[in-house]
Amino acid sequence: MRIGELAERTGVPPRLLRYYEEQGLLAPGRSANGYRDYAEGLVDRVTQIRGLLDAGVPTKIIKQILPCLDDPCTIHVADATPELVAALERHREQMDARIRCLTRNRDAISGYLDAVRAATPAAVSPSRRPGR
DNA sequence: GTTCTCACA
DNA sequence: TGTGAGAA
Repeated sequence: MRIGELAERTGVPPRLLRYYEEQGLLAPGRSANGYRDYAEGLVDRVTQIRGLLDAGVPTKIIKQILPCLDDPCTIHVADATPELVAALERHREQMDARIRCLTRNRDAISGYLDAVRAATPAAVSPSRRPGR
């Protein structure tokens, strides 16, 4: 499939798909006209890349762990370099920190919402109000 | 529509 | 990490 279709199916803009390729995350083939030609399986791969990126994992690390995930659920312990392991451990700590931060703020917001509801019983959520 | 590159936030 | 612009 061409870049537009992959973009549509993954929700990732064509611009980003080219960017991921530049970063070594994707390696689509080429058609005779020079257009990129993406294999079917790349839809899942792009989704996986997005998930990692959203988690804050840098492309440099993703590039290293993607081959390990290539064949679904086949973890290659062999080619895990000490550097990669160290990088992943550092990053897991960063993710923990983010989770703690998000948890704190979610709980703070919950507390605020509870206080608001307790103080203003009359105000109900818009979704429960009858329409006209 | 797609391709590329360069500059920039 | 991701975008904008220009040109083919």
